[in-house]
Amino acid sequence: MSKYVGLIDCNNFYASCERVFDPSIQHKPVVVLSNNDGCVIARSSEAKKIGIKMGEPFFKCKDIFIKQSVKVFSSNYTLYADMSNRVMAIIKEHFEDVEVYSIDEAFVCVEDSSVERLHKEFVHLRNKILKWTGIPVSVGISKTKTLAKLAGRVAKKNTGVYCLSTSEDLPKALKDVPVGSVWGIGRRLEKKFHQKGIYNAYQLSVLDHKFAKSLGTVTLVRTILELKGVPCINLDFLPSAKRQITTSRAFGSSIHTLESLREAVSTYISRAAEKLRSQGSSCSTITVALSTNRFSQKESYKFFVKTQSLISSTDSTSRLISVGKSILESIFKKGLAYKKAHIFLSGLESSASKQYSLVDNVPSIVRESSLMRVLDKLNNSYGRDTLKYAVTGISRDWIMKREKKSQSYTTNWNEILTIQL
DNA sequence: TCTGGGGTCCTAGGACCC
DNA sequence: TCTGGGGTCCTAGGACCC
Repeated sequence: MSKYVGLIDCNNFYASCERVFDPSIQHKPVVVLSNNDGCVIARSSEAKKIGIKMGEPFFKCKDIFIKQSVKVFSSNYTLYADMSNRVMAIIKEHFEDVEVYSIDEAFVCVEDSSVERLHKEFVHLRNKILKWTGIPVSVGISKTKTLAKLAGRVAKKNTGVYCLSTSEDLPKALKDVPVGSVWGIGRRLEKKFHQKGIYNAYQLSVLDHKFAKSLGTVTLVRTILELKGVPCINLDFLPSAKRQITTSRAFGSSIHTLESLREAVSTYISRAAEKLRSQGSSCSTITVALSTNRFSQKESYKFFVKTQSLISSTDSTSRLISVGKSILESIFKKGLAYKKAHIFLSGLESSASKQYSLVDNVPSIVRESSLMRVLDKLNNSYGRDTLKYAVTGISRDWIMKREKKSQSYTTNWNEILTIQL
């Protein structure tokens, strides 16, 4: 018996989600845009074929979209998260050990000596996911996570399920993979490798460890070992609590006034605090940052940031908003066009084991925490912002642009799919 | 006019301790 | 020529991921 790692990866995930609810775009080019309809973050295979690049700004491809009748969507994260949960639930029914690696990927651990049986099992799973959710997936199987990723690449190009064995075929398979496509090799390292004459994954796999350490860090040495079939990156089955929480978002249009910034910053803090409570954490540090448009030709880019430590940790939206507001007032400068605000919560600890400080008003903290429980419960049942702080604004004219968003088909009764007979 | 957001891990270097 | 030595903790910044 020997262990294998399987990587189940949804194909063009966001574009595939949109297709599930609109069969008329099944074989047509589809793209999904980032927040504020900024740039392309997902493309169907047809869209890839006509040369639309990942990360390309929307305004630069508008013409080609019209010419090629590309169907364009704003991102609809509520829908994608729900579809992801459905796919992951099916995977978890099949395998005991599942690491949900991202919204569209999961690693599974399988113990089996027969590659043929594995292949058959994954083909069955793939068909089931497609039938039950409408989402096509690819599966890569090998001895390590890094190799499973490479196998997934091959799977996408042909049958959908591919097993990369670590036998004598491995060097040949690795030679076909550009070094920059290896999981863990980013742009910087790719450039360094090219300068040293290393172009493919095979060359990387036979690199001397000391030499590798001089180019990168210990993570690079792990990648090299993984390419040889030696597992160094463990599967993480129990997602641990996040150690920092970020909410940062560009505005639909620039903000000039402190009043509007107060609304935006308070709204972002509310979001961050919701994430904080959902994992049972409290934070002891809050950072607020503002930035102007970094692409502006007229104005130089400006970034203001300030961090404040709290006397004792908290998960209360109102406490965080009150600190956040005073930070905002201290970094705000008049006369600038702000394009983005960022909130970072750090110094996270479990709320259950929180240490109270001598100056804490315990009865008021207890009251506040029941208030937060009610707030979260209502918003979870009846939708985000059913109950919200007045300071987060009513009109919210800075809110992000999502002009081409599809309906929340699966999470909102008012937007459920309608079928005409 | 228009260019995403949210994470993790690792290392170097400073502060501080005995 | 010849600094004491050996630790831990924290933070900023770089690199990478989807």
